[in-house]
Amino acid sequence: MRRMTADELRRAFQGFFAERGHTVVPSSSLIPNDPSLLLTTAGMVQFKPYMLGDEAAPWPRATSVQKCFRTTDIDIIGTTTRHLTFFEMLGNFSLGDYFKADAIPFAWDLMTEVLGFDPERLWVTVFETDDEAAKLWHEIVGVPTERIQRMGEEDNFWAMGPTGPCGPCSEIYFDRGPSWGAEGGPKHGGEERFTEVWNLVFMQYNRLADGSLEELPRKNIDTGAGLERLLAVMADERSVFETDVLRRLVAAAEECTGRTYGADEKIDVSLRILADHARAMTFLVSDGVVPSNEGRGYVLRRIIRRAVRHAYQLGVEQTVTPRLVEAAVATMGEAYPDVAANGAFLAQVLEREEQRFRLTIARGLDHLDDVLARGDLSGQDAFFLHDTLGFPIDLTREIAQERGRAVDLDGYGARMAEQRTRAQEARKGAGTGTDPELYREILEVAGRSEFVGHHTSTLDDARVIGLIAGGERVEWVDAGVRPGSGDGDGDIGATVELVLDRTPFYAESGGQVGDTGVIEAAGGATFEVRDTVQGLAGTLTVHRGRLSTGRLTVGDVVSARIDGERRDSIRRNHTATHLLHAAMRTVLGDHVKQAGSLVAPDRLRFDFSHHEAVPASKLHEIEALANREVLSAATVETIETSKADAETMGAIAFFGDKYGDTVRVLRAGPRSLEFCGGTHVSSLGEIGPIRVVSEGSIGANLRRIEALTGEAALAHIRESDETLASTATLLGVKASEVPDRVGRLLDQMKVLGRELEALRAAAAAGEADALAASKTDGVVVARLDGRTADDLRLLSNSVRDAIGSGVVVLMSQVGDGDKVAFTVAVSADLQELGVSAGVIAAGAAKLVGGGADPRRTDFVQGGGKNAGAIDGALAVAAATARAAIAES
RNA sequence: GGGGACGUAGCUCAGCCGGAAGAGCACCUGCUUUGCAAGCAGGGGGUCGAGGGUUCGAGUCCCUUCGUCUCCA
Repeated sequence: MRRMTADELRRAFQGFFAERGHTVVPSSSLIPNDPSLLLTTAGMVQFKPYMLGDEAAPWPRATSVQKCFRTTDIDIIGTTTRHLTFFEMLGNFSLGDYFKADAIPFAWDLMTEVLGFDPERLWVTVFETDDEAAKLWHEIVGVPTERIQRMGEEDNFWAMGPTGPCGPCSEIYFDRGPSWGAEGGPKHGGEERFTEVWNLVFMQYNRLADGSLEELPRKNIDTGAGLERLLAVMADERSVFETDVLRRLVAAAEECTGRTYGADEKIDVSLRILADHARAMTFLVSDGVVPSNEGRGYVLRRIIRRAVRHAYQLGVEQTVTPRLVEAAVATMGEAYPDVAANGAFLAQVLEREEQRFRLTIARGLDHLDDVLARGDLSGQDAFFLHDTLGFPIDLTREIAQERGRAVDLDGYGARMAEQRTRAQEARKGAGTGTDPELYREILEVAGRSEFVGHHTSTLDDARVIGLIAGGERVEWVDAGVRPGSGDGDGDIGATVELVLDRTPFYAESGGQVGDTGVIEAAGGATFEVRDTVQGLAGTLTVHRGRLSTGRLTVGDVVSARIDGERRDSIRRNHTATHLLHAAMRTVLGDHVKQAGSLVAPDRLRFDFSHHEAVPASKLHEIEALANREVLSAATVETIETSKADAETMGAIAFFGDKYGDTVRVLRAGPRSLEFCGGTHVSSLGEIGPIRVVSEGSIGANLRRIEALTGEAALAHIRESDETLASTATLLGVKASEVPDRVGRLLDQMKVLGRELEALRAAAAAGEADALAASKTDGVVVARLDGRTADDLRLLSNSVRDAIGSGVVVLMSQVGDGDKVAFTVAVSADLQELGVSAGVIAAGAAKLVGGGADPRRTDFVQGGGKNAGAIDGALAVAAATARAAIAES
């Protein structure tokens, strides 16, 4: 066995397959093109469209070293010898070219001849019914039958989902020797002793909905071998963490934490986690992921927080991410120049997230202190700390233990499980839409639909190749007949999906909304297209709408016409989006990346990664820059080229978009060069004014701007003008003087308010004296219409103070309506004798149709909504008060 | 996509059963002091995130919405 470094192994591997006719394909991004995947989890991800037959393979055989990311084993990382979140996968792929008879010897020759594995120590597994593979291993390669074991579906059968392509696997295992565990081969022996070093997937079947398997016409080979595992085995190291790349990262972790690797298993686990996560976070950010609370951003955040948590638990106070990134860049930068080029930015993003998390820890600690002071921790407490405050359960546990408190971990687990099922339930309900199988059937019969709408808005000779109504494929639809049922009960509004062989309609993609318009047949059928969407990742254009008249049959020749004005507005907004994006990158920096966009006819919305609010001045700069490009009226250029060429041109690409072997690249002015399949204006001048109308946050590190173009922008400007003009007219000043004037008015109001308050107080004092003088039988009663509840409260307190002993009842009609406010105040001496303001108020409150708090004895304020009853109510209150005083 | 928590003075936050918006720090003025977070007296500063609703009355209860934090998928 040869000992190699990571760089040597990558080169040796790719060289071997290049010699055997494989095209060396660079690693694709960790962010897959495939919207059904969160992250790139295997080497075959970028080849999936070719293997599924959705796209023609550009090469019959390929090889790659693919960066991969898996979170399924995240909890055991650091505790095993071979699990990693981020790793590299070596693979060779046959895209309908060679099959088992070549793939098996390739694998064997590579292992034994290039990598120097001892053939005597290699074991092979095959799927239990795969006689063909077993035979090849034995007869062609010469593996003795006792070292070929058959495994069941769980281990040796690969499938992507419940239906679709699948097939048996075959794996090569290396026997690390008796010191690593029990004899018996991979099937029966020790797991650590027999280590998987190679996995071959023979993609030969298509599983149908009924569970049956049919042979694929074009069979594929997908192989994979984990680079780090291979290195560890070849060097006879205990674990992947002892290989050259990871050992250097562990060293960085030692440096950060001041601990030594190998002294204490618990600390070693933390150091391994730091080493693994260092690479993981570095590569995620490098591929454009930004910490957030959903999707990939959340995966990244978890990685960062786990790493920081371990550093924290080892007592590290200062931030560790910058040093970890530095080490990851140093060890991986040569193989991945992108990472090397952006090191400083990566460190910045990660350190910010680390600081944020350290704040979270501090907040959580405060709360935890409070709870621990009271006693043991319930499951609810622990869950609250984790779920709401983001405080890790491990820290909770550790700190509770230090203080001799117990934590109800079962209760915590139960709540976690509840939350999990709740989320899963919610997700189930979300999936709606047409069964992709229907699209697949149309695609198989009629082929893909061609978009011709870049330069034309009408097409006279399109052909209907598919119709879907009522959730199934149909041969015809008729405006008078309910789809599928044949009865004419008038359910004409039902949505029908229509697929054409060629179409000018743009299907929603890359944020640009779908076109609307009309599709007509010579026989008088009129189909109103309300939306256009992609089917099967863009291979089909699906027109959604309703048939308002006539009848359409598959095969009909029709004319298709989009709503041209609407499309023109969309064009303006789409090109403007590119200009704004470029302007933002110029003004704010290259870290600004598109994170989502909406290009509609009436507005455009653009989400981008950025860590802080964009100040108004920068926003103006961005707007000005974009508008300057418009004024240049430069021609918008579309270049069709290969993906590789586009990348060398420096075009910016985004995930979520579909890029085939040829891509469209759009040049809009000197700054903007982006991959884009959307529709655009031909000259920047067509856009008209661009006006940014809002900027705001949509989550951590994610911001959104909204803008208008053309006439909508003008209308928006006009509206602001009019608001200002009418304000200026009201104030009787020029528009430019409005802020000054309003400022002065506010100051004046403040002064007036104070004066008014003082005057009122003085008047109230005089009034209070007058009212006090009117006391009869210890009671002051007055009706003071127009006073607010506050006025009455202040006044009644003054009167009570003035009379010394007695009861004060004040009532008023508030404003000019039926509303009533009143107060009852009782002096302290009478309260002690049992006179209660609440009791006195109760009868009066009832009369005026309101209420008051009956529990208070000193002072009550209340109200009602029957002003007509004020006099009566006052009389009742006065009588009650006199009676109460008399009784006391 | 589904949950949870929080938005009150410049900052950190309190505000119980619905009944007069508060504290500490910071700021301003004056006095007293000139040794490390100085003291004392006084003062300014609030659309209680926004909008609806319930109520005689809402910072407090209900709904909607915006923002921040956070968990799950």
